[in-house]
Amino acid sequence: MERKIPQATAKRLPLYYRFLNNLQHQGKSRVSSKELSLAVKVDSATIRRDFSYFGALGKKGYGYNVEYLLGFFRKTLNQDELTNVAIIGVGNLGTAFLHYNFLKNNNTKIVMAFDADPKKVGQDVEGVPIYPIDNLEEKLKDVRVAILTIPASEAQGVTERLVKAGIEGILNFTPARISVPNYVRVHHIDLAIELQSLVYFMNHYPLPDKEEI
Amino acid sequence: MERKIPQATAKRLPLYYRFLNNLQHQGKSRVSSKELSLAVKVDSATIRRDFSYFGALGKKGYGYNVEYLLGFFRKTLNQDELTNVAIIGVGNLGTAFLHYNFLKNNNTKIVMAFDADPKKVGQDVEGVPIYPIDNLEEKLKDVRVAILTIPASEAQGVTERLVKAGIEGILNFTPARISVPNYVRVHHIDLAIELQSLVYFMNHYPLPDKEEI
DNA sequence: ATCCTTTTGTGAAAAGAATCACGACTTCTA
DNA sequence: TAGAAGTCGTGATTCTTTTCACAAAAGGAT
Repeated sequence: MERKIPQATAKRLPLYYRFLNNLQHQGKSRVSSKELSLAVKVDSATIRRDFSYFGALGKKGYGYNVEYLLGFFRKTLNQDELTNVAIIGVGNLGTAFLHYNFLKNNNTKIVMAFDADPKKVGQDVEGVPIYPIDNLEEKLKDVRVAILTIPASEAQGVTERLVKAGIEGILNFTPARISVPNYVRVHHIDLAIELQSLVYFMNHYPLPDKEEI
Repeated sequence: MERKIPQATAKRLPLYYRFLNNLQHQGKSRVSSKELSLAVKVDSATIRRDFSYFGALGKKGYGYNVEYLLGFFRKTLNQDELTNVAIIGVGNLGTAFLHYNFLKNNNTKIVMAFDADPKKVGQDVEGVPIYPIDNLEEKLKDVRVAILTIPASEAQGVTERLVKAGIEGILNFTPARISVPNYVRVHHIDLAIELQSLVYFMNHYPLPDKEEI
């Protein structure tokens, strides 16, 4: 529980982790903050600063040892412990997640899904069982994280049931801003807003004048 | 092109817009920054500051007039002009977007999709035609924005074709960090990273001690 | 009319994040 | 072995964003 890692840094850690994995698969054994910067599109000084919160992980004049860094992040990101995840709502988006292979390079596993539609219940997508949403409380035993892909109108109600069932983290894909007790963490991903905000930036902001093909 | 709206503010605008719409549908004619704060979960001082970049939109002791504010944002967010969008890659995620009704409360419309699979090409999902990906350059005429939902390995190659075809904004759902010329804007949404970072925050950060049911 | 309550808009302060710039150390080359 | 080149780690700086806190204005009540 090392406090003091800035949130901005924490958000970049999984990104670094994935690219280091790529590097290792490519057989590279060392990497500089400059190379990494090119790959992940984050300023090299920022990368060095990010890493430095965890101590001196690199060597001057050499860079970072890929394997060592990877091992370090594996521990830091809890890659050894698997986090079980449930999908709530097997619509188009929910189905997309069921097919998404989170396990690769990741410490999370989708272990069950729920839906209100009796036609979907009982099926099995990619080995993941779909349960009736009425059984939420009963089935959610070893699951701490839920991905919410249901209609916005259901969001708050279902959220309250999730919380009672012991969920501690919610990835909310509905447009609703849900309320939760303070021990539950919610991340919002609002697809319509992302699209709209991209368009706004295109229309109103002179481009930052960086990157090239 | 009013420069000087902070990016953080710009990202919240579509959110405000949507909630104001909700309020209007509920028949409310006035709203205070405090009420709005409760609904969108953004500090009320931040909301007032955000609004203030556009001038004095409210009245002291009263709050904001919903209709007036809405009209103002409609103009600011370009709600009157429709932005055409193309989906690149009709897999599970791409299909989910095709079914997603962006038009409601939104100034964007999905007008076409592309896929490499001959079995998908020629079909029509929710009135949106699916073209072969080879025809990208030919078909993308009045489209400025693309949503990228293809395998990561294809991302950079297809991106370069999109850019040549005149695309100016890309919503990238692949894990690849794509390179583009500086006049093209890219927003990354990396689902695996979002999930991983939620787990990291759950494990490492004492909860911020706010919100309640 | 008067007073009380509500609520904005914004200076000023604080917090958070990115970037600059350079000393120190390492590796590489000859 | 010596000199050149490369790269980290980090103080200091700058930039961005959030939050505090309060004067000024408006509405509402009696």
